Amino acid sequence: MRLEVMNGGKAGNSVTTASASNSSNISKLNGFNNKQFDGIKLDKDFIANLPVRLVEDEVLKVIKENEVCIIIGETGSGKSTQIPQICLDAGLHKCPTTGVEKKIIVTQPRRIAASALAKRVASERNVKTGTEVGFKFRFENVTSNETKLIYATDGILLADAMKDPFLTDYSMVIIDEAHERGLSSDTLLMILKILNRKKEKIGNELSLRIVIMSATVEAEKFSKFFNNAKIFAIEGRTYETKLFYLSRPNLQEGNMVSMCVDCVLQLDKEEPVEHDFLVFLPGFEEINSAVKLTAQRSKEKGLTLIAFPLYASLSLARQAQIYQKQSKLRKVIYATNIAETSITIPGIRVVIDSGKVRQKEFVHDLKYDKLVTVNVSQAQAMQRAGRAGRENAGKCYRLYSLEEYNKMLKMPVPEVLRSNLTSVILTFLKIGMKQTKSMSWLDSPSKDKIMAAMRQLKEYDLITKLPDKGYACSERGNIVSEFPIDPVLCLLLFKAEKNRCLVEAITILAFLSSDPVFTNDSGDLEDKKADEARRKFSCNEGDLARMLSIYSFYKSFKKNKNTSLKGDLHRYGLNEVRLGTVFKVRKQINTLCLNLQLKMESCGQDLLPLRKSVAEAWPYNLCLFDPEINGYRLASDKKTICKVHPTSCLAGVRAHAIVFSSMMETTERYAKDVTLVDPSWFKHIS
DNA sequence: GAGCACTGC
Repeated sequence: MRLEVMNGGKAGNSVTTASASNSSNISKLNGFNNKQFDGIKLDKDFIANLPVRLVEDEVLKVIKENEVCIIIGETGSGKSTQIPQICLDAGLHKCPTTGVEKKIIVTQPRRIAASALAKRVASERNVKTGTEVGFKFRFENVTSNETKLIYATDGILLADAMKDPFLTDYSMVIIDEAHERGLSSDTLLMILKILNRKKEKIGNELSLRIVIMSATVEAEKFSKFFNNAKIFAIEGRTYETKLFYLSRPNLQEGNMVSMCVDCVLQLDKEEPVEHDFLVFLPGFEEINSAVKLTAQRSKEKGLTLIAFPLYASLSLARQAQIYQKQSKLRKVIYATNIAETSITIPGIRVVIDSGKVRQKEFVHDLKYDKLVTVNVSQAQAMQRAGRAGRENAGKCYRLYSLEEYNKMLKMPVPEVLRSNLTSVILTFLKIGMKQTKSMSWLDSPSKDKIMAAMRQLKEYDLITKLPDKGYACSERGNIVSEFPIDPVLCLLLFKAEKNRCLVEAITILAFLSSDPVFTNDSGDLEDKKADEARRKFSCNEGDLARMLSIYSFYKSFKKNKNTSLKGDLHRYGLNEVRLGTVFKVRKQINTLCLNLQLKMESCGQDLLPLRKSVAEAWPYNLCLFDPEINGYRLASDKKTICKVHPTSCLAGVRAHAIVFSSMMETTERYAKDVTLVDPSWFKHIS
């Protein structure tokens, strides 16, 4: 056991301490929420003394004189709240050439940041949110005709760009948190670069200012991408976090949970009881066993520890527990990377970092996602460390050595290198690009990956070859790209309309493009309850049919206002928030279908037309049962084998032929959201 | 027999 070396530096040079502060090479990847602002006084002095306000004139000069610029601002510099205001006050919401009033848009990777920043800025300016300053994301639009400054998610601006690639509504676009390298912010930057190039050609100079706000490490890359754009750095105000490392590399890979718990128990002896702990683990399974183990050990030793799990699929009630005040108990929260940026927990003074994260990787040749556990990047490790107290000095215990830290990637692998590219490429063809060759990427995926995506788009008739050179969206591709859905999944709409079951297909697509609706609360009891719930809605025709029955259940409860919807959903193991989202997504897809004047027909209780539509829409997802392996083989590629996911209605059924909506590799390769089909519907696939 | 986190036209 190596944990004794972490005893606050007493073990001499076996302990390495470093400071995670100031102008270190990595800044914190900040995500705001309302709670974080609670402790910050909203007075004029505070704002006037923000680092960015001290260099206000210089910032403005750089922005005014450069069509594109990159601003590096560490946490606490006030860049996200102040720079947009500085621009607004300088009249940069007006078109520089014509003087026409336009808008400034600031994009954020997360909704919670977009709304919190808008509210904060509105209150600094003494205006109501939604008037001069507003925010916008899917299902929420708090802006009006008078709004000049919009905080939006990057997905919103991307959607705008697809309708109007010249972004004529805006005089200025600020891409915040660009270093996070999300799929939509990368895509946006690529579009902005094309736009910038096109503008030069037509001589419409300076019609759109572009500001990229990023952490230091990625600034050079953005600068080069935009033709050596000017970089402007603003100092931040950061607090000290003491870092502790293991003295030797950790070689016991399977021991992550017990190491974390041991660390908690040891630090419990050293830290004042009011200092809460936050432990980062890669996923659900590790978190549940850590919570159990902590409770068990705490009971054995008579300690005053109380452990909570925190991950996204936890019910709202369980998530809320972490905020309960514990006067005489120490809170220990075991969390996924949801606690890195999305959720801020007050009172945390000690962070324990396993150094691992679970993430999706796309397998391009077989076109499915794989869930893998990997080392965090140095930037993520710093972000995790920074969660130990915002105003007080915190401590972070890293369950890896400094050598291991130094070997970690500086930044996480950009999402574009880990994702299915069909959607991104379709976006580019939609805005009028003709060749993938001429796309310039911040980090280019390999040619193979691009070709694989192009092949799939051709396979499903979403793109067509142009007579001269290159490709364009097909008629279908044009329609599909207007839906907020994976292009291949979206094809179900066309088949369903033909087979007169569009109403059902819309519901199914709403489920398929939302998070799973079954709650995932930890504990044996809850696990049994979730299984029971899944059985209750189980359908012989498969999981898509189950979605329809869950949907009608939800609708009937929603109608009947006398019953307590929340309690009932919980009783049936359903997550009310996620089901609510499905409802909203359904409505959105429905509206789009109505606009396209598709025939809105229902097949009622007979699901045969729907199953046929599924078979016609995704013929490449046909799997046939092979008794020899007690599993399935992909009909279009017989060497690819998979199992039906255990949460499926058809798990263990040994159905002869199924079609999946998605495939995912975790411990094994699983077909998910499967539908029972008849192989005779697929004569063309042997 | 099993579930990283975000985001959208």
